[in-house]
Amino acid sequence: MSEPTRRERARAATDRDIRQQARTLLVNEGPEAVTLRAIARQLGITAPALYRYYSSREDLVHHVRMDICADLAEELTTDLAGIPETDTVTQVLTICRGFRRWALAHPREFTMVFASPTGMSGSPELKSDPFGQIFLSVAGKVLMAKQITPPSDDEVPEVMRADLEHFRADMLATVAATGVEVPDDVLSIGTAYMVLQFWIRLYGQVALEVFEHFPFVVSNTDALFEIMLAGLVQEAGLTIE
Amino acid sequence: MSEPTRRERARAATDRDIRQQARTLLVNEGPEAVTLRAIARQLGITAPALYRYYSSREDLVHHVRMDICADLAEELTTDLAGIPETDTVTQVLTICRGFRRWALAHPREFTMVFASPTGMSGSPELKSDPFGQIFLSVAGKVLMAKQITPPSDDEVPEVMRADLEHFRADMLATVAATGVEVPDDVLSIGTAYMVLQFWIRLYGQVALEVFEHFPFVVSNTDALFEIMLAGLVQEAGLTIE
DNA sequence: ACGCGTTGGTAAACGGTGTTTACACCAGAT
DNA sequence: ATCTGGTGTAAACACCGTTTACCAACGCGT
Repeated sequence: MSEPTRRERARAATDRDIRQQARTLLVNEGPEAVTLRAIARQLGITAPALYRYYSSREDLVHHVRMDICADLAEELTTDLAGIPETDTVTQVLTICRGFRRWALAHPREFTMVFASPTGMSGSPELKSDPFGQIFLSVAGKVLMAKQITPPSDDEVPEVMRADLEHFRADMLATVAATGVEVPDDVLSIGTAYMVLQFWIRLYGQVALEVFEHFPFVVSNTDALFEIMLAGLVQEAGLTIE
Repeated sequence: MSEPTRRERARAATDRDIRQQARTLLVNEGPEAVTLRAIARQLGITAPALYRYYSSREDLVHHVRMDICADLAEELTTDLAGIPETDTVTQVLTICRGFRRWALAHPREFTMVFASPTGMSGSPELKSDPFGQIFLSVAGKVLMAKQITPPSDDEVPEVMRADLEHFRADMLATVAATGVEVPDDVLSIGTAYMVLQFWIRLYGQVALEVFEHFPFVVSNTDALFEIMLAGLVQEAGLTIE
């Protein structure tokens, strides 16, 4: 089973050390402190050695972003494990609350992943998306269950239809890639539209909280978030069938 | 009238040159390119000279942020000038559309102002807020007119009441500071709550667009934005009285 | 008109950064 | 035992923010 040689294992180990050390610096001292020399210093090596693992600093932080997303996905997944599979509404709420909780607990990681203009001069074509996979797989799996009454397909605006078809296909493909059987009739266009609406408002409110860009001081942000969630489930018609 | 001496005028001129050159670098080459040496180089001076104007690089970018906000406010104000004062709904929509248009046209300025964790290690106490003043004054002025039927005060959740009272007071004070007469009964708590809802969803959707963090490729973002706006005015009960 | 202090600028230097190049070294395969 | 490739180092380059010391010119009071 131990296919990897000793060298490969050692390489993988220091590789993990590098990324984890980068994250430690990010969390404790901010994004400007995650520098190649500082990372190498903490690891007891020299900066150029890092180029045996990553082609540039930007390449490193890109992989760190991936790690962050993986952690977030894992946390959401374990959150989800405590919810009965029949209670789809609670599962959705759990994901939303979990995302917010994670973002507030890890503001710098959140900023690095969700407030970076990655597509500005990055890769506009392929979705090597950091977080997209999370939402696709987690939300997709949950919404496979037909225990909710999503907005009917007639309610989704025509202009969005084509995009949502693609989105639906992506979600199904992602879920299928995890080995789960996928009937073809689940996950309607209306459901995909609902997911989009959830994501837009969830992202907006959480980003607003993390960046503290409310137009005034909100003392009870928890309540405001729950109000938003309640409005969201009502607007989406998210009730148990 | 020319109270400022010749020295003061010269100083003010180069000061403007510095900030404008910083913005040019930001727009053309990204935030990491706005460096003291580069700015000085473009201005034909040396880097330490900039310390006669700003105490540090961070101090400079802080002022640049202010400038950006001022420009945004000016653009929104001129947008508003073309709308009859009686048509409050159109004024609101104009602000929302103008904000989005500006953000998409100036993604790097938007990022610098609206996606920076300013409060992370910055000033948590005083609202020397860059953008807050805009929203307070512009939205405040518009909503002074009682030509809309905002949500009744009974509809706003109790937990938000206290915060919204402060918000309302802030808006009134800001508008009053511009010299306008303010009757005490305008700008209800319900209106303040409506402004908050608008800001949350407007910010979220625009940030999502600028950062390209939609879970899938949205081909017609304009339509999606208009759909959001329509839902917003309906939800807020924003109709002409 | 003369000094003189303030002001805006420079040159040099320090420590830090990403990155490249050339070189050592040691493990593992031949 | 020798070759070879992967892992690390040292030195160097160019750039960065920032500080210090110095300089020159401007504006002002006498």
